Amino acid sequence: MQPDTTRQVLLNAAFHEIHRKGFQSASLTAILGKAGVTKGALYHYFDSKRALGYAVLEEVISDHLRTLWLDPLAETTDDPITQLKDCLINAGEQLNEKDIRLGCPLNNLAQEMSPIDQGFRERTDVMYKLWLQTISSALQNGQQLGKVRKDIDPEETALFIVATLEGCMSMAKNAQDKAVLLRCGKVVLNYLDSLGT
Amino acid sequence: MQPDTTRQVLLNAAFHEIHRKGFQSASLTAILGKAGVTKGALYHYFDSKRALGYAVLEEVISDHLRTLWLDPLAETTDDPITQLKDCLINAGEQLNEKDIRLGCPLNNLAQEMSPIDQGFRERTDVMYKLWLQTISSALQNGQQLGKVRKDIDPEETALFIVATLEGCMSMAKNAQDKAVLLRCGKVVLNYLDSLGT
DNA sequence: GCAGAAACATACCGACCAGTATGTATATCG
DNA sequence: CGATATACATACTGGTCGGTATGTTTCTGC
Repeated sequence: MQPDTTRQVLLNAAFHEIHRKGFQSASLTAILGKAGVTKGALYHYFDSKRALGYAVLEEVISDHLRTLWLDPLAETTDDPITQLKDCLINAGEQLNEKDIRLGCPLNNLAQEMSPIDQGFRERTDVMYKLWLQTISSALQNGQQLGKVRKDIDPEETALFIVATLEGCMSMAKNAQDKAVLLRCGKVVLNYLDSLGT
Repeated sequence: MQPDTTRQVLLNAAFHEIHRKGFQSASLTAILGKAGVTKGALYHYFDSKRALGYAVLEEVISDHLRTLWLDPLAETTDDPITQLKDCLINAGEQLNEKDIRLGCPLNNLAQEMSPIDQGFRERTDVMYKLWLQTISSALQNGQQLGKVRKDIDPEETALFIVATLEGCMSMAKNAQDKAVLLRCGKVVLNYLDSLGT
């Protein structure tokens, strides 16, 4: 097995186990079993369980965020509201029932770890700030294009949008019902429309 | 010490420890230390750690929800929108910086446990349904009073409102900054106003 | 082709965990 | 006043945890 492959297999296994159980309750033994390697391999690539968790955030989850939100929103467009709505719809379509039950990986980790581990908090914070900034820029761009209401504060609105998205995911996760996500998302889409001119 | 007192002391200690660390990572030893009793007392009143967690949900957290949201919204009024806004403002004022860092106890437990324990999920589900129903009723009442727009679906809107509230708490928790909650809450207040006629 | 490093596997460790078994003091009740 | 139940305290157990120490094999560079 190629060295990079083993590291990647470990990261993926860790991501799934952490997504399922949370970081603190994620068992290294379970991760190793899922990855099909032993403890020697893990501690060859990562200094500690915490370091593994950081890597999952910085490499796996960060990629998800980029693919679903940052990259699409970075593309130039003449209609940012539609762009945002497309992002939302697309992100929703990617999720199956299991994903709903497990919730947003970023939010899960942020909620669990930010109060008790500074390293996690700093890393989730960076990712949220990127997310907020990207949406804020899109809204600002929309204002300059005359497609977004000028009486809204882009930063504040971006914060509200992300909060609402995470909230929708939370409600759907607890209800274990994708229909809840869709109903919630529908209201979000209406709200996004209300930002247009 | 009175028997009921010991049980209550245990519940309070468990609530705080669970709020801090999450249920799975909450240590019974830590709870016992905080409560100032021993394991014998705990297992005299509760069958297991899980039963203790259920009791925290049903007795401690449930009380918080009632006090902050259910009871105030159950009072008859001629202006449900203002009633909702007052609830939100009041709930926000109750929170100090530490509460922000630790997040909403109900949401924390729901997020952590609902995917992995049916008993927790059923209990958090009941509480969310109560919350949603109460807000929905208030909106419906407002529609009959002619104070709330008739073109909105009360149930859907209630879902969106609760999702947004939990989302705001999540964002503020991760940012560890009450200012984030206030900025987010401001947009929520605007949204609530937009529901009025 | 040989030395050393990289890439793992295996076996083991102390700490902590939820849970239990047993002891004991106090209150209740006939 | 004696018996039984309540309300705890203390001591202990098996299991799991993250982490480490020590192999062993494969690859790489000279």
